[in-house]
Amino acid sequence: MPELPEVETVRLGLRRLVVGEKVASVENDTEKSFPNERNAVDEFLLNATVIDVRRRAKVLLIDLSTNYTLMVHLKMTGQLVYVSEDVRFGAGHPNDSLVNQLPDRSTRVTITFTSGGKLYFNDQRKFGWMKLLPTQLVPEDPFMLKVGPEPLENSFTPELFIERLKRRKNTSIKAAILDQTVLAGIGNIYADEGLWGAMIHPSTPVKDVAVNDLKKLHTELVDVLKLSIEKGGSTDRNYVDAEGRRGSYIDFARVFRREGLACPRCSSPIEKIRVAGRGTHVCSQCQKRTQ
DNA sequence: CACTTGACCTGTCCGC
DNA sequence: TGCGGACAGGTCAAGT
Repeated sequence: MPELPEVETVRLGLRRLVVGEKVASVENDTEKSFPNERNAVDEFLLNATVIDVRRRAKVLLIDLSTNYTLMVHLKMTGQLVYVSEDVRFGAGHPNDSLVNQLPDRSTRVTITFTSGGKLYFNDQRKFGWMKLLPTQLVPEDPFMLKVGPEPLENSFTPELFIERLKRRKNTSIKAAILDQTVLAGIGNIYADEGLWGAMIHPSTPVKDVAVNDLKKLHTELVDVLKLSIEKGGSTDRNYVDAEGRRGSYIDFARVFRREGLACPRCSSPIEKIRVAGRGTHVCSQCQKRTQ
């Protein structure tokens, strides 16, 4: 489930691997993965050089020399894996077993560069997408218009966080922080981890969470996102970075996927419940509803 | 407008 | 061993 740390890890890898590369060919297996017309692809992606790789929320923005941007959303099972020509011809790679199997049946789009390197867009569940848009129109994309602040920017203060939460005061705090219009980039893993850190029960209505606890939650969310980026993100099921490597945050998780195990703070067993329609990991001993 | 639920998909796991 | 159903969870559309 690529969330902010996973998408950021992919971005850092792609930035190192594909900036300066020129697109030689594009294979697209389904219109659903990459709905742009073939002539748009031919005109603005083919022969284009990658200039930069940016990120906004969970969306990757691959800027091209044609003044178009390839937007990519990995949703739940998307991967963007780059394999150089050297690796494809057996020069060795830290993840030989994985990258040498590409393309596989989850591969939806393959972009081949003039260097011989290939960028594979794999997506088992087909929820992800790629689309080409003029770079200057990216901010006008409907999602970009409504998405909330970037949690890792300095402008994301506790005060701004609390202000943004005012639009969702009757819902659960977990549903509120998963809402991408409140803030960008939080998904199920970091919602559970942040709420545990702030000792807030996920089902607490936003209006019942004390201001000091919201400030604590702000700190915990920012810290857990930064820590996860350091660890290369979380590989829960099939997330991998731009070189096919797994992330290790899950080894440091305090509650996520730890149901039945001891809470690191109070040793009570972690429970798995359902909040906001999602599987939710909680220590009911130290995450009490506040008021 | 605030809020909740179902749909989109496919692979995996669990119980029978 | 096979099979049906529940489950995984990012986002949007449609519902109340």
